[in-house]
Amino acid sequence: MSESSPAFNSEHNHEHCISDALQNAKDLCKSNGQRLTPIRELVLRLVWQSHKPLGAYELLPTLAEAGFNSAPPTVYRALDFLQELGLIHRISSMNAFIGCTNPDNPHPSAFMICRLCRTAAELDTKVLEGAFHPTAKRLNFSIEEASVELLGLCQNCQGEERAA
Amino acid sequence: MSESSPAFNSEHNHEHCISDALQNAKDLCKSNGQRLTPIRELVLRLVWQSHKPLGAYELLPTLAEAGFNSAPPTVYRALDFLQELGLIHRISSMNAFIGCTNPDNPHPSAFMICRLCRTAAELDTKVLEGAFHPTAKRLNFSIEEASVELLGLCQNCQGEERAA
DNA sequence: AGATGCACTGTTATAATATAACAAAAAATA
DNA sequence: TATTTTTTGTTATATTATAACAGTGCATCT
Repeated sequence: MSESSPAFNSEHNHEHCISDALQNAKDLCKSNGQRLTPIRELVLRLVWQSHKPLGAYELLPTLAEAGFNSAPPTVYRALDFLQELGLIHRISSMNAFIGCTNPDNPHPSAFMICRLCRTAAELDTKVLEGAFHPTAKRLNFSIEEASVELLGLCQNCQGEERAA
Repeated sequence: MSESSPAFNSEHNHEHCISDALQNAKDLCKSNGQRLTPIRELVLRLVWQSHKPLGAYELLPTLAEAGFNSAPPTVYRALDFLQELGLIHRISSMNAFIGCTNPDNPHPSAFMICRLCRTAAELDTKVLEGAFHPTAKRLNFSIEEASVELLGLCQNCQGEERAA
């Protein structure tokens, strides 16, 4: 799934992505003895609805509409919770969050992000891990979290830029 | 240099690192027709003096002591300038900046950062680039900037944590 | 059921990071 | 020197994130 990169393919059934993600989240919470409360579920849904990373403050109005409290701590708590479970990733170069396509097992956060349309596609990280593990081993550095952010132009937007 | 990772080796001559970096910066500016003004030079020196990434606001007091204006825009301008020249990197997961060990040719920003002592060691990125280029090619994504941030424990601090 | 503890949410305030906008000064160039 | 461009000073404000504590509801035990 990360290998086919639906993010850059507008044809895919996105509702299906979202419902998968929600089911996944429910299972994960159940097996961890944790609760996917309404706020958390809504935040997860909102983050997943977009293939573009969303900032915390972008979520607040929608939370308000849905009748929830919509102060920053509310959304940050939900985001932290989801991140700890591996259901979303934080794109730190954008101060934004995006759904994780493979939350079942922990893995580095790795994305290609289009500078123009802001679409972000998660990468398969097997190869990447292979790339930095030798150096880590040589330096005796134990990696706990990894984040790879590649900024550039997606296929569609390369055309856009030529046009402009 | 990045391969020998002086950052994790307290024995190296750091004054030498700094003066090298400054000379490098002067040369680079000269050949680009740009000016390494006193503020910029001081900011570069300060960033280089630390093997730990420094936040913009950490630099302000020192700028004030040195008699410069010390409002945020001043330091951010200098940091932006240095970053565009490739003399420093921004560690976005920490909102902080660190000197670049190989500013002569542009390259991805890639660091191992110790969670305890905050020391950051720049990685050689040849291998890393090799790791993500195939995927980029397959998706027809043109990479413009890349950033790799590995958080974990350096050799020294693995001992510290066992002790604590 | 009632008491107790714990996780979650509400709320207010504020911290930390970064930029907009325009005025003044200094440097480069004509 | 006059003109233009770059750099810096200054004030204000935007954006992102967290601290701290009060309230609420769910879970468990007796």
